Amino acid sequence: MTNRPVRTRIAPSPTGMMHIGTARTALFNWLYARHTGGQFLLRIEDTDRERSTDAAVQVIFDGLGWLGLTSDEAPVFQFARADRHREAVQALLANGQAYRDYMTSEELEAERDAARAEGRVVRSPWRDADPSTWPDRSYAVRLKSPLEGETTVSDAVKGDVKFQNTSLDDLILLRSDGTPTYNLAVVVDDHDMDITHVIRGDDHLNNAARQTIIYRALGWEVPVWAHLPLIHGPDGAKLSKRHGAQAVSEFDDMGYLPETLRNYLAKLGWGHGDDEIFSDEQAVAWFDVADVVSAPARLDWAKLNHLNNHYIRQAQPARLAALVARILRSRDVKLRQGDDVLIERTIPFVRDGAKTTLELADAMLFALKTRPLDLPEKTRAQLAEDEMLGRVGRLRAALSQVTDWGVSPLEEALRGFAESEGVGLGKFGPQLRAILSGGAPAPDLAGAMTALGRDETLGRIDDALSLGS
RNA sequence: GGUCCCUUCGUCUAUCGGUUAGGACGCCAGGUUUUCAACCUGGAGAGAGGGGUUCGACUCCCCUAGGGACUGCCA
Repeated sequence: MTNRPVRTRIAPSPTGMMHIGTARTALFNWLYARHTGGQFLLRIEDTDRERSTDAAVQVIFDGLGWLGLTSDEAPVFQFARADRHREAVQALLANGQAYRDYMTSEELEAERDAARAEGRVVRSPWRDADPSTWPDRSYAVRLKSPLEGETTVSDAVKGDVKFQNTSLDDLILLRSDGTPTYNLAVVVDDHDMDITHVIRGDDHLNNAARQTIIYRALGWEVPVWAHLPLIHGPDGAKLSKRHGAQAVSEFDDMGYLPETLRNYLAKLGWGHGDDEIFSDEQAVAWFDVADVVSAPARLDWAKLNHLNNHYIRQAQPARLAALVARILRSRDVKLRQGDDVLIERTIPFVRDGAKTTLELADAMLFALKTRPLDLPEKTRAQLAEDEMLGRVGRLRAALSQVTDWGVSPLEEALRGFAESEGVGLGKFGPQLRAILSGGAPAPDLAGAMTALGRDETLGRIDDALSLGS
């Protein structure tokens, strides 16, 4: 290989969703480009006109944007390059590396059956036909692949993979309607985009051999191949809908942070010693395609959750508050003025247990309730007893003495109160919790009171006291 | 059927011929405790099977088994 500056790319076809496997491929391409100081590009493979829509293309842009993996140049649209693809085929036809195939679809089908039965590859009788025998009808153009010898795919993750040329059929380059096929278009586009490293799913490993032949037929330098093992579901089968999610947008909807996905996906098939949690900068510094694992990996939700919890705890409260507000609104929770401040203030006290931003939103609900709260039956019964009612009243008085409303002073006040009452926290803590949260999950008492603020805290206690009197 | 890829704890992985086979998540036990988490401590848990090569194999080779991809005038 020459020392061309590294250029990688991902080339998704717009199908309406962005698969998580595509996301990981994008990540690895992006990491490698960054690591080498090269460029990461995007090509939209929109030659299938049936499926390609603007909306589907937008899904890809959105997915990459969300992940923070944007390309360094404007995206290339494959369909728009059809003329250039045809031009390459003409060159191949001209130098005898390709030929016109006049087989009808019926003949092809019969040949395919015969080939399979005989354990060989499809062969066209037109491969060496004399031009004088060409019928007057449309034809497809096939690559004239070598019939003997072997083709080696030097793969950065799989090593040298050898294919006997007898097992490689003559790829169709141009359909009989004149449109270029995928295998031809990829080669031409990757060459024209000056791609040096083709890093993609290993479902393309077989294609790599035949694409190598196209490169050589065209007299072009073959890029470095790196075929990544696919991501499987927890059961080992190819990741699909029944595994919970396969689209990038679904992970967003389920409350995962993009940095979580980046870290998790990077660890799926690649690693750096015992490092589990690392920054983008570290990943860029450490990443090398040569270190990619060659076995397929399974998606593990538990580990994803653990990582997401970590990143939720690292994130800026303001950013999380915006995400939580979005989630709450999507659930038709009506937010009052000032609730955004309340949410942000509450986040530090509830984030430790949140595995997703959805759970973070749930944990927020106690603070968002409006007075008077609906107290649990058990709490109401306890408040009906004089002993408890009196204690809560004295507690209210003690709390109202706290001047610097915050976690430490409140903890101190709580401890001091327990002491003055001659009881343990367990004698009134659960009741106070219920009074403050209305039975909803809530953080520890001092945290909950700090989040609620002095007025709201005292107000909720007053509501409870009035209930008992 | 053919071609190709893959195979270390349940999962993700470390090891690149010599280790008590390490770490993380999960799991179990204990601790902390005002709920749920989080957190702390400890524990169980792996080289698919069989042949070679070698003084010595998880590491190299072969076979078998299992899993996967491709086998389209889809991408």
